[in-house]
Amino acid sequence: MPGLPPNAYALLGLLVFDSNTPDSGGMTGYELKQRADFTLRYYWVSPAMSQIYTELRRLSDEGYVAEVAGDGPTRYRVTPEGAEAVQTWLFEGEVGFPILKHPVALRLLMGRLSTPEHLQGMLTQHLDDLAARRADLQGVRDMLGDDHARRYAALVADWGLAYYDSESSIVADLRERLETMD
Amino acid sequence: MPGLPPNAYALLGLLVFDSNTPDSGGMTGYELKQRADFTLRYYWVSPAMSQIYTELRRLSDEGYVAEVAGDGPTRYRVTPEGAEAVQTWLFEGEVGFPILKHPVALRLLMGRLSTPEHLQGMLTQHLDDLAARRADLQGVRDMLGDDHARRYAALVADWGLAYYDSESSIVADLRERLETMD
DNA sequence: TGTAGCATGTAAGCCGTTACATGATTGA
DNA sequence: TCAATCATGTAACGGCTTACATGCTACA
Repeated sequence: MPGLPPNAYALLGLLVFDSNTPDSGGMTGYELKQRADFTLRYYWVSPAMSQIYTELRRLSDEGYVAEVAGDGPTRYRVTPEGAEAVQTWLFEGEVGFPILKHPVALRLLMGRLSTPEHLQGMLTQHLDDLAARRADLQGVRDMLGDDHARRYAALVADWGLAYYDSESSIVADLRERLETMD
Repeated sequence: MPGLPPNAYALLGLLVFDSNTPDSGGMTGYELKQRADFTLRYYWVSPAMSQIYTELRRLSDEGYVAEVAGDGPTRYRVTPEGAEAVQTWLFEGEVGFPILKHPVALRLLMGRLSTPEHLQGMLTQHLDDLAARRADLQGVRDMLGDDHARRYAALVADWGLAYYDSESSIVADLRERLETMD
């Protein structure tokens, strides 16, 4: 029983969340992808569809999810073993430090090979992207409301919003500093 | 001439930076790793040693780096073609949005499966980690000073410091909110 | 004499992506 | 009837990590 990759726990977590909602008949791979796009992508990654199906197969082999009988698309539901695996991972796994791959910072690091105008343009683009991302996440946050069952998701969404705000403010400052640098 | 993976450009960038310093005889794979640990890891990743050697081999095959003649460990220097490749990448490549893999946020998202105490402990640990990271980066920043040649590195280091500060403040708030949640 | 740092690499393997392939259903 | 969305998968492959293997040098 070696540990699963983080993506597996992320998906398993979505399924646990789903199983706690009343009248749940499980989720299809497709629905999992939508859910991942809706939440996971802001703090983790939204796995490719093919990866979701591959992961569901593995989770099924391990007994952590079970196919729900019925016609139509295959629906998956977390098993008690799966729920326990998530719990164990939550409490015993090494949490670790966030991994950031920041292509804008990476390029700014090599600023000497570029021009101030181009760098400023890049930062401006990044600010636009941040605004768009933030708007998306705000939509998510609004949908979560103050429902008790979703309060942790709301907490994390607020975290993300604060992060985007802070990043925007830092980048705007950087852009100004660039203007007066040469 | 298909695009190289980002890591290749990151390493190439370090070599370009090195080639701009006077009396440079190129860098060894080992030195590249140290440099990456020193800067890249805060905004990107610091590749494994084995990956660095693999990447150097590829860059050499592509003619983007050249081995420097001499005895002792193999030293690599960026070629004009390599410098141009970085430049092209800087100006023409798609920059893209940062990728964040945040294990703390991912776990907080599943907060219902945990306990408030455990979550608070997790956030406290994260705050400690952030403080340690920040201290490391402050050391880097101090070493960069206000040297004109390193001003972009300094800029990015300041960015990182501001980010860690903001993240710490957000997480501290979250921890408080957790206290009064149930 | 032994440990830490310098130095280089190979092998195995996982994780995850893109590309490809297929087909059903729904609505304009 | 055509496009979009729903739905599921396989194949090929790239990127990167960990584990393993090797040897030298400096120093305590």
